[in-house]
Amino acid sequence: MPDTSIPTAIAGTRHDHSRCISTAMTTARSLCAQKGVRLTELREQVLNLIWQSHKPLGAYELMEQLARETTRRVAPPTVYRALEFLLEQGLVHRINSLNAYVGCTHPRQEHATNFLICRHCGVAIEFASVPLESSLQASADELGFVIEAHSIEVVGSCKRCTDQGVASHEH
Amino acid sequence: MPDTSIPTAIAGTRHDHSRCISTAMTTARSLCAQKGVRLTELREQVLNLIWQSHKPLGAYELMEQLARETTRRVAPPTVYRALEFLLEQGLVHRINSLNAYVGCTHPRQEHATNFLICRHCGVAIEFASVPLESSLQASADELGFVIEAHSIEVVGSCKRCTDQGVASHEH
DNA sequence: TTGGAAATGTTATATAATAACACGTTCACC
DNA sequence: GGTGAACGTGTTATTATATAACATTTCCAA
Repeated sequence: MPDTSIPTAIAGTRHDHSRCISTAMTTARSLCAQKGVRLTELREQVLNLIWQSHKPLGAYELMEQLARETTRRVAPPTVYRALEFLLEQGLVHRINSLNAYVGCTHPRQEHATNFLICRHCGVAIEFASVPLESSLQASADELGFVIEAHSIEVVGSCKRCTDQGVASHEH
Repeated sequence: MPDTSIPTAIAGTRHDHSRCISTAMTTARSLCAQKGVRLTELREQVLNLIWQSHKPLGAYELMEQLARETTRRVAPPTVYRALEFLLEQGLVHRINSLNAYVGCTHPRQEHATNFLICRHCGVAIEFASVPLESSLQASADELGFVIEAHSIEVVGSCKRCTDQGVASHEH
């Protein structure tokens, strides 16, 4: 049985998050340089803000934080255009069920959008799994469906929240 | 290897759709009776409109069609409340990537939300797969994540559109 | 038959995203 | 170095999606 985890799935575990941020930013810069696309100051600022945590961030929250940070006024198209760029480059993902955006943990690999989303702490954990992809492909094949892209959004309780008993304090 | 298809996955294939509609309505009525919840005229109308096709329908389109059909004015909360009810009863699903709603093809079974969505004709094909669910569960287990719900949205080209060569006429 | 819960109506507003056009910056090419 | 076309950003307005809050009606059990 193949290893289905990705080594970088550290969201939802205790870790030095400043390293996540710096790694993400460095990777983004070199990736953009490689592709010959421009990671402008604005785009870098937006990416950096998104990477402040592993919790998906809404476009309007992002907008507010950006305005606060830069003093200049920021209108929706400003953030949406930056997000569009970052999505195209595979540097961020959109979480459809939350209308929110989160940094991609392994932008160098071709991959789909698979997330475990904790209902308690809000963290979105990106994951990959070979058997998962194969069974998805098998289902599609059976129905003659040609896959172009897919997104999996799983909602539940992450290890930390479960261990801390957050999940049981519900009403 | 287990059979991973569901017998009712006929969206995207040639079929007598009026039977889909009548089956869905009959099942809904008996299911609601069984559960002791009220499938009111409005809710039934909304469900019926959603079932006019296998293409997910937006809330505002639904609202317009409902207004046309009933002559009385219909405001957003009217449809959203009906949708909320139908979602709770498992009679419809929400397609997050489209902000749209589609009838559930097997509301009697406990199940997740898995869809193949054709980019060309718009049809959403609900499917289920045991191996898919197990590998998803395995991924979650590895990370200590407790699953409560999930949704899988696959975008691509359905068999009919692929066969008709629609997919190759793109620019 | 009546009173309370559930459903629906109504008005206003919140939240998310895009269209359209103006202005500025960058960079390859002359 | 100049220049213009492509790209990026600013700005205003609008569209699309969804919900809050409260009024009114309907249903059904006691």
